[in-house]
Amino acid sequence: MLEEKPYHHGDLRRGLLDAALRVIAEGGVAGLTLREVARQAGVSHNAPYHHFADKAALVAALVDEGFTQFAQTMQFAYDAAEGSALDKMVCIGVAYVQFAMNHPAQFRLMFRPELRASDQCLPLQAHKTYETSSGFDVVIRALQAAQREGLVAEGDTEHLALAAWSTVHGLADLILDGNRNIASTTEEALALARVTVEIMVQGLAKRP
Amino acid sequence: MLEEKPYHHGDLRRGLLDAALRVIAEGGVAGLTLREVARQAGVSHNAPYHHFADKAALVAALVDEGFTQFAQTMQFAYDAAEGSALDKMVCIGVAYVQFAMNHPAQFRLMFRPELRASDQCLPLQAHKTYETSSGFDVVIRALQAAQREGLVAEGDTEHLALAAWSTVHGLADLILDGNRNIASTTEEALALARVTVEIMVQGLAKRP
DNA sequence: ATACATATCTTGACAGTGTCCACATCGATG
DNA sequence: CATCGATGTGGACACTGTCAAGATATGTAT
Repeated sequence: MLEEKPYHHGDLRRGLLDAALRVIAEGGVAGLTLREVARQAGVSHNAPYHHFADKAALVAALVDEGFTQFAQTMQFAYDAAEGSALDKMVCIGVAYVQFAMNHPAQFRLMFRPELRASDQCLPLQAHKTYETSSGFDVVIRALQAAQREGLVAEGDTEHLALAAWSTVHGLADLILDGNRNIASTTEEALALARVTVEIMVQGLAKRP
Repeated sequence: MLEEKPYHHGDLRRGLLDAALRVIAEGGVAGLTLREVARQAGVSHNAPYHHFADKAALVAALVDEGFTQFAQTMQFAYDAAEGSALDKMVCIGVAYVQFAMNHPAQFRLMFRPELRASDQCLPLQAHKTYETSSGFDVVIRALQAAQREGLVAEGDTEHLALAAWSTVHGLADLILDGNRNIASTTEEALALARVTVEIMVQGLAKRP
């Protein structure tokens, strides 16, 4: 059953999303073009408009998928981590950077507000704000657990979580968008992430 | 001497750079358009090409200016800081975030590689890589001073500096690009920066 | 099954963009 | 003053996002 290029694509929405990720992977976020996405998906330049209101809506869908995958990754890392609550903090921190390395296209999109400036991107309302998306919740819960175990001083958990978040987010951003000579391989990036996160967690830890 | 709109602008290069910053401030990085910049500067859509090879070159010039201002800001903050080497670390960390709040357009540009993808952006070669630009050097020197005073454990200074850099960079990025509800005013942002940086510096500090 | 309604895809058009080209104008230098 | 290079203008091209109108396939009601 060779692909006879039927008039109807089957699941063009999915095809467009995948094509968009491919385009970003090849040409970067700047090279993301609706027409190029349509070309890669093998349809006319206007077909996407039957699945997305505009370019921003397509991006919004990718961002939405990204945040969902991201939350799952963080939750999985937290569940799989062993050791003390602080050890778990280190693990989810490294998982954050690893997600950025494994899904650079989604990661870049997720934190680029100028690309998702469409008012009608409904799926994003589910996240309300990105910082309070469930990925952030995992950090909050990990910190609360550490506080319960007496490993982290009581205090504004939101502030502590923001500090931890900032550290891994900044590192991921610098590695991805800053020049590549910070870390040229994923292994190198993860090693840096571990060192960096351990310092931050040390800062969060309660003094004896 | 009312502006008679002479044929020659006087310093169009400067005018274009200022216009570009204005455009970004109004419409964000995505709204930065060569033609709009020319319009704001009051010249034809092609005049910029006599001062910049292409759009990326204009952005590169802005980035270059940004890194220069940034390095000065960091150096000044370091020199003006009082107290121990750790106190100075906190000060330059807050200064980092403050720079991002005061110069959001430049800051966004500085860490957006897709916008400066011009091969012939010569002025950037002076910085070689952004991480080793003199702004980063200030962090390195501050850490070395802290190590000399015995406040920070000996070790790979580059790694420690990257951790500190990541934290403030991530925070600035989240505040600027992530939704504004993290911090709605500059004062709020600086307060968050202080809390966050103190945690990171605590992590860098040597245990007794 | 036949006819209609709907979802999907296509072609064509328009304004706006970055960039190249040829031409116009100014300022300095012989 | 004549000339030349630097600076600015207008027009053109391919490309983009988006809208409008028409074509085709799928599903549903009779």
